[in-house]
Order: sequence, then C-alpha cells, then structure tokens
Amino acid sequence: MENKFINDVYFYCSKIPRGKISTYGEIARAMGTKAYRQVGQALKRNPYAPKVPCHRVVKSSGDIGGFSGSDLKNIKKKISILKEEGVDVKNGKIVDFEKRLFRIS
DNA sequence: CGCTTGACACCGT
DNA sequence: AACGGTGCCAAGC
Repeated sequence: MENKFINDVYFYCSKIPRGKISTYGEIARAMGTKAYRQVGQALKRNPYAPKVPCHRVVKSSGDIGGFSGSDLKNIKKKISILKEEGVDVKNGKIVDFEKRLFRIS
C-alpha cells in the first residue's frame, strides 16, 4: 500500500453493506481528510473492481455521481447495479437517501 | 517545484 | 428548483 489515501478509500468502500450506500464526503471524513474529490478519483481507478463496490458511493446531495467517468452510459449502468442491490433510484437520485445511507464509524 | 485536473461539497443568486 | 461560483486536497504532468 503505497497510497494510504486511495487504499483507505477502497477499505471503507468495501465496508458498505449490500443494499446500502455512502457518500464521497462521508468516506473522506471517515478517513480524516476533506479530499472528497480524491475519493472519486480512487474509485474511478478502482483496480479492485469486484472486491470494491464503488457503485455504492454517491454524492451527498443524493445524486448518483459518476461511474468510470461521467458518461451517461456508465451512470445508467451504475443505477442498474444499485437497483439490483435493492436501492431504488428515481430521476438519477437515490430514493430514501438518508435511509439508505450507510454511516461510517 | 508549480500549475492543472477532478466519479465532490457548500453557499449564494 | 436549477445554475453557477468558490473552496478543498491529493494526483498527474
């Protein structure tokens, strides 16, 4: 683990249980930093594709955010996965966001 | 070593 | 509610 920051992102991400979600800011905060954007960068790289459920991370506003870039195609894919996980998405927004939000210790 | 970039967040208009 | 500008912090070049 050369990059502590990025590694931590993956760590916290993998902690998110199925059917729940978390936000970039929440993860950053849990890490003790405010580099929200770096969290996103890390997930975009995501070398641990299946191991780290990067699709369970969304924006604090309840928006989906991005997925493998900001392309609409990928966003759709992300929503699809979330729905399969049991998270409803409406108009690119998480349904019952506060409820689905997984708060990190 | 300094400037640009970015899967964000927050606040004002 | 939608849009835009500003702040934040690490990674890339």
